[in-house]
Amino acid sequence: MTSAPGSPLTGRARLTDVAALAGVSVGTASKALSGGGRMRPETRQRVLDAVAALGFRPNQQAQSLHTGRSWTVGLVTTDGIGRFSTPVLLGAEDALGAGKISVLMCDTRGDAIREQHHLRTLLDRRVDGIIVTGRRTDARAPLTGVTGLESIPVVYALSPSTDPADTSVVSDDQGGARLAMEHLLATGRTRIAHVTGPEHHAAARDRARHAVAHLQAAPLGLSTGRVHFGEWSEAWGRRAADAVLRTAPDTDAFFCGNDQIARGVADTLRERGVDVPGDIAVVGYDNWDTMALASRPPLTTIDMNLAEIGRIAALRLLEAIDADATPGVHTVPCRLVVREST
Amino acid sequence: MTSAPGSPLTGRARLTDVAALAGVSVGTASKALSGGGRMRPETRQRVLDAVAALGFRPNQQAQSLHTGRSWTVGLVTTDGIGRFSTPVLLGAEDALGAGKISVLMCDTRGDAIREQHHLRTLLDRRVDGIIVTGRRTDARAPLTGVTGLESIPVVYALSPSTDPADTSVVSDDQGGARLAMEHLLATGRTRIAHVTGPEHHAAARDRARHAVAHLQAAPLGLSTGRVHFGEWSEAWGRRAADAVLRTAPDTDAFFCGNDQIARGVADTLRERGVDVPGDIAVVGYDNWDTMALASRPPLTTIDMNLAEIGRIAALRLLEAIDADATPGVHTVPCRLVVREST
DNA sequence: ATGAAAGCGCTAACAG
DNA sequence: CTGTTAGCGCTTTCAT
Repeated sequence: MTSAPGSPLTGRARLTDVAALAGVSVGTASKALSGGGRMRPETRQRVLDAVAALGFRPNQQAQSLHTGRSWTVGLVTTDGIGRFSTPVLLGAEDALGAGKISVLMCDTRGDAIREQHHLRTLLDRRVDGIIVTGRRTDARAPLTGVTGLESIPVVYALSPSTDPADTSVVSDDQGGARLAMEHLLATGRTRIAHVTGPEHHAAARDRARHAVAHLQAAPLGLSTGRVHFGEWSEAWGRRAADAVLRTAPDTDAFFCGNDQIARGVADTLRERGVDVPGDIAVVGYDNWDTMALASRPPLTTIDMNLAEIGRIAALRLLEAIDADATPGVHTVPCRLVVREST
Repeated sequence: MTSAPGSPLTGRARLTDVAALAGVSVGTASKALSGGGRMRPETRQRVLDAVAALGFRPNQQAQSLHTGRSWTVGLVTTDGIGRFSTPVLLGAEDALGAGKISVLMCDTRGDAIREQHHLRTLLDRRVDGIIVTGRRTDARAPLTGVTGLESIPVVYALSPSTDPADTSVVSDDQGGARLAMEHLLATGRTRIAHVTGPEHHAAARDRARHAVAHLQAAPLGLSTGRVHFGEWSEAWGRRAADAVLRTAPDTDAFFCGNDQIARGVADTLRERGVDVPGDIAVVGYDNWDTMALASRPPLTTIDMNLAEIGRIAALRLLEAIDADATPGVHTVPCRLVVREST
């Protein structure tokens, strides 16, 4: 018996097999598949029939070797895959998948050595581009230290690059703070306190700065006269709420740096018998559903549209791959999600 | 001037360039790199020097085309990447990365069409194997519907395959329930209530069944005489705690199906002035830090070692790729994390 | 010990 | 319109 079609290596049909079955040469079979070039319709049909009969699918590696495009991008997460990077990652994967591009996942766990290692692997695999994302909004140093990096496009998502010549896609912290403040002011609050995370986090600093700036335009000031920096935790929210009520008992709203803090604040208020939102309104940040929805009452909060950040980063990367890069920092607007805490 | 080394396609040095610089043929250069075969040490050194000088790195695609191995595996998540799949994914990525294997991420969003599409892409890329993971512990139908799948190994992580001939790596729900019960019994509790998620979730059913079985061996029964199935939410935990205290006021411990429920229970107890763990102990499940630590008091809970599940799935896959598969369901033990709620 | 040559599966330029 | 040919970058016999 003659040997069955199928490579000795993969067991799958090759273009040679298709060509043989269709009674044409590989060259013709190839052209029939790539769609271009003129050829007799019935010949093309014979090839397509053979393809169907054999369940042929082109070997991506062979194609790439020839065309120089791997249809693959690297997704490098700098400090673990968590609550923030996951939606970004999914948004990116979604946008790329539509473009027939696959995603190589690399988690560096915040380790420089690991990062170098992963970058080298990605370049060895001839990825068409790289998306870098981290959990913080603080700017990070651009990728370096691996030869070949210069020749492929890189887009930074969520954590922008410190180099303005790079392409970064970030959340609009200013807009987020503004949405929160406008909402509180619109619902008649004027004695607003701000409780947030550590001052050394850009997210905390930026949101605070913009919140204050927006108040001053009213013109108003923070009810306690200052920003309460602390931790991104419920425990800090609880403690801070106590402190705020002691300092400024007439506070009528809390704008919190994240949903955990907001939930802590809400808990303290409830336990003190303060009605939320009747007496005091609470606004969080992140729209982390498990937090925002489990809170009593459920939290009004700011959604950073993380998936959209990932999606846009992917689109920018595709642009940079196919045409030209659009350097600079691209900002994705936030969304106010109103629930029962305001 | 002569043309600089580097392919017109990638701009990176090729083995040809290395060979030229070292004054040897490509064949020799290749052998020098693959390490094997005898050859004059100084020749090998000349090649290595050239490699260093040019910053040469082999083109992975070309290598794969020849060897038939892509050094790539597909990681298919069936219903979003979330709290459960992330650690599994990281554990797998870690184990695979050590073996010079990269991970292609595919999220199907629970959509069969998307799954088919992703599987086809993975096969086109000649992945060496596939890991399938989902957020539920319920068994899932094995991958099908794509030709070529038969020829590569697949390992199911967290959500086992319904086909016992497949290789699955799952959490030891029985052991988890046992750990919780033993701990409660050891600390002198005898009137234990069980509040958990929806009965149509295997995780809820299994943990409940094993908890009851373990109690019966004591011999004891549940304080309320039945399992309280509901939702995986804090709100359900709060409601259920009320119901339990009404039915069986002498209950001295709650074993909860997850940390959210446990936190809800703890909240209700605290608000009713019940001392935890003085009067009633609470044990959760999942060791979801943001929940378990934010709870008052912090929760004693069961950790499923998800990263370990991912790691083992990866190791099993590597085995199946390099040698033979070890079909069947592999169980990863849980870990009791004691905190202040018991 | 080294080089020449064939080929992995596919594409693209060029003949016929 | 179709077949032949020459690679993509690398590995691996097989001569030398």
